[in-house]
Amino acid sequence: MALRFFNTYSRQIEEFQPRDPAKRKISVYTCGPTVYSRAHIGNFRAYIFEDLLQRHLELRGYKVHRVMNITDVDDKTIRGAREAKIPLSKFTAPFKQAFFEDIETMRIKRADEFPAATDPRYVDRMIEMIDTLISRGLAYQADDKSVYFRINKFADYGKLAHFDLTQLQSTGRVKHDEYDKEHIGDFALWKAWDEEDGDVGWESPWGRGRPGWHIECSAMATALLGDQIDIHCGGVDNIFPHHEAEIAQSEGVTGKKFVRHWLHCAHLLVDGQKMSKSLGNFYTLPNLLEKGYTGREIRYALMRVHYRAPLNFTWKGMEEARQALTRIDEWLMRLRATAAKKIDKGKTGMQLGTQFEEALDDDLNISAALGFLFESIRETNRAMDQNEMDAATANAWLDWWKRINTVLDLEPETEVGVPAEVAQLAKDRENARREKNWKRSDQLRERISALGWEVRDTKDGPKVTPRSAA
RNA sequence: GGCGGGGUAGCCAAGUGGUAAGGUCGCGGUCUGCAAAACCGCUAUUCGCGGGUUCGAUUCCCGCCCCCGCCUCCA
Repeated sequence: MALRFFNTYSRQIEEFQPRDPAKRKISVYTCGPTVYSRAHIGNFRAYIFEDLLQRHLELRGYKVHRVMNITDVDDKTIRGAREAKIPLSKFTAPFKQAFFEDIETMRIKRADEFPAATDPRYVDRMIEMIDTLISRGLAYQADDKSVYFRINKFADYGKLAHFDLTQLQSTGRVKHDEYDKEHIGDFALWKAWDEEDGDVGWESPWGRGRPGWHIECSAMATALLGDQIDIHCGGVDNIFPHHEAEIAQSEGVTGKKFVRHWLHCAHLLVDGQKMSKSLGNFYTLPNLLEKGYTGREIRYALMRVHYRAPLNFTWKGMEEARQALTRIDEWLMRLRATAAKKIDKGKTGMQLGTQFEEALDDDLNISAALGFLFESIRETNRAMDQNEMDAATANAWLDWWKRINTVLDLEPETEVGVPAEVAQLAKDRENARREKNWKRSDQLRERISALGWEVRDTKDGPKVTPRSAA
């Protein structure tokens, strides 16, 4: 079965058809963070979804060229810089750095490029695009000196969100300079400088000002990926107006279809509501790390639910993620031990199956994919329990895991060595057990546990492992 | 009001026109000195509600209900 995704534009599952199927090189543009504060895990749900998408495309042999923009100039960053009384770039720098730290902690692959909105190359490109839009009658400068996109001149405006322009209502969320615009839906391409902008601004044919949010993505996407992009992603809240505007701007300039496949992920909820800065119901990555959760646990927790379904964040969910990962870890340790034993009798040729990849082909059905993984784990554990797994088969499963783990990236952190103190206690305990001194043995196990380690008696002797932080 | 997404066990969550994957939690068992891990068994006569089509619907159709989101700078 072919690779297929739900396309927001058509609202249908469609077979993935890149521009250039023969070369298998595809372009992906993903909307990145606005660096005015630390991103919260709701933001990262989108980035993890995009990471899963990229890794699966790569597993299927595509060479992905991915761009993620960094919005480092907008109302919020300007306000933050002004309040902190520091230059804009100085204000945004630590948030950029925090963002890169966070994606690394969650094992999110870095995009090939992270263009910044304030990069002069892209500001020039934005000005150039706006100029073209004006010359085509698709944009105009209003009395307030800002330049707006004239949505009535772009026939397809509203097609992505499936909005009827006459039905647009103002939610009052954003203050409008409605009096200057021809249509309430016209959006800013270039915002004229005002006093609140301080020293933030660029010279343009329309006077000093700064780019609107939407034009930055159109400029960077077309500059780095060309006139047509294979896949463009973001959160559902970007569908309108942001991505709608991107289509209007990009197609208004190039005259070509901007994006072949639009993919949007649903929100992360907290207590049944969208996690957002404005509601104050958000957690950052450091918040979760402080609670003792690791990056991969958070990665798993955010990844395990299908990207188009809302995901409710709960601590119980974090615990479930931890337990599920422990199950995978134990399985890998057993497989490695079996592979090392060089047993050559037993069941060979167990069915490894391709259901994992096939599930992901189906609009990234991660739940079905993980279901198959866990079924495989039970099946292979059973074989190992019955000593029916030979080394070759164990290695085949390890190779299989290696393959699917290029997508999941859930391998445990490299094991830390057992501290000498713990090792000594384990040794003492083993001696006590030989003497059948169960009381002392249990006491020593308690002490080992208090130090954060767990000792288990297996057929091959005691195994000391780190106790998962509870 | 318009446009989407979702509603399946205590919790999370796949799925199919033919009778419900998987994870987690709980209970019982095997193993173990005891544990742990693993394995085995149990845990939804039922898939938001009401109709309809059908031999048969959770799955298709119609009508409702509930939750979440977007409706002009939120991933």
